[in-house]
Amino acid sequence: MNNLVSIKSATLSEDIAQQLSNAIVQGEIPQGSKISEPELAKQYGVSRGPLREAIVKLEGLGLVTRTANVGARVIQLNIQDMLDTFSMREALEGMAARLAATSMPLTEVNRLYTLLDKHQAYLDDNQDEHYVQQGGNDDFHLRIIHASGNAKLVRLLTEELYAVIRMYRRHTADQRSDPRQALREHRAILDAIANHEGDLAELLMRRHISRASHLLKQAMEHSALASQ
Amino acid sequence: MNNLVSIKSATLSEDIAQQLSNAIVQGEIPQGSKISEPELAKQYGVSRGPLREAIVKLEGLGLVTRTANVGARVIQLNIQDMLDTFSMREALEGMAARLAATSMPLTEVNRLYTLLDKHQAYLDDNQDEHYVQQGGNDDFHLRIIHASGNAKLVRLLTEELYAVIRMYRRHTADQRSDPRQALREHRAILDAIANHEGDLAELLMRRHISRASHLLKQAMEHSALASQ
DNA sequence: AAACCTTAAATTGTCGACAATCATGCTTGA
DNA sequence: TCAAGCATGATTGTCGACAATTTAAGGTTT
Repeated sequence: MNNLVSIKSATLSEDIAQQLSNAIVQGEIPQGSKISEPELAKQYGVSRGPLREAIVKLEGLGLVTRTANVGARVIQLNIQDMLDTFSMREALEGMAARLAATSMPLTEVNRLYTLLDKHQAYLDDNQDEHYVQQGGNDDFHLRIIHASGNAKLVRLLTEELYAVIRMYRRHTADQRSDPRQALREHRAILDAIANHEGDLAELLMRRHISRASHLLKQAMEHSALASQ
Repeated sequence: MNNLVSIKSATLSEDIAQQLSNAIVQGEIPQGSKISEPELAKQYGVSRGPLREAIVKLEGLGLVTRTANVGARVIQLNIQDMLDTFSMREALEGMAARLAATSMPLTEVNRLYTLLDKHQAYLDDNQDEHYVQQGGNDDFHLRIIHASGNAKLVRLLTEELYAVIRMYRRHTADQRSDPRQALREHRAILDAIANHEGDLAELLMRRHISRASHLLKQAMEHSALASQ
């Protein structure tokens, strides 16, 4: 029985992969839990074939680990893994910012300035509550990545790594972060890009992500996630 | 009928994925060609089930592209894609070198110096013929990546991206590269790592990969690959 | 009581068959 | 003659069943 709004896709396995991915990121399927093929197949109302295909895809996304003849388990977030992930983000999004500085069209630069103004207004109106921009078109980082013009980079960051990144973002919810500080950093990065200063844009992006990583680490150390 | 030495693995789909991956990288299955499930299933002597799983994995590796109800095609190498891939390599392996500069144990540093001496001796004995180090334990880049101590980075570079990188390496065969120059650059990178100079190690690694990318571009522009 | 072996249940891996979709060639009509 | 539509063949997507392996439980032995 399908308990989610099913976004009709071309193939069942794509649907299932999408829904499973969301369920894991949202924590509906708890970390470290076992993925039972018969159980999930019944739950989603499909046979084990497409379900297995979906699980293989999730393994590629790093959301589950599979061992032969045993099955799949949802990954377990931990500080070391988070630091590793964010080091990669730092390298990749730093490169994205560098590339964006030379390839972002002026129209997109202006659209992004408008977007940051919108974020600013949101913070003013909502007592600094963090702007929820997960995955949407309002996500500053995603816009930079796309502006890099590097198709491989886009795919890697927005399709393969993004699920895990979203998972970390969500499960710590940026409680300790200072949205106004983040916004200032975003503006500085965009300034560098607008001025075609690739080196600076990369440096600022790396510093920005490194700082976010540091805050997330502190948050995890003071939460249940620190138990592993 | 299995026409390759089958390295027995825990599961058929793993075997097939491995063999297919090699066949594509080696060019036995030509670029852009269609992957026929019935045909390959017969060829490898398995049913379509495990074969499909293998294809899904290859899609995750970026070796094939799949479209629903149509099938899978082997990717087609081209200059833009190569440049994109090497930009990512530059960012990621640069980070790996930076991390290795602080985490590589002295024993491994010494082993790598020995390895470079071995490469040097090989060049002396074989009139500068390029040392074949594809994927093996003698691959300098792989050793640096592993020394980064970042498990995510290792997995991404050595499992997910490496197949495509090997494909580019192979199909251009580094004809134009100067092995002695590359060796000098390797030595400079290792020096920086040995001195715990992360900034410098990253800079040198990025320059090294950027240079390789430039050479590969020239090689591709003067070969049949430029036709796309 | 603990460790080991045996056995049964459940889960994963694999297979062959059917349904749905796409590609091809032919017919038909203008 | 050419284009549109149809029919046919082939390929992919999905399913249910069987085989192989792992896990769990129970009984036996030391």
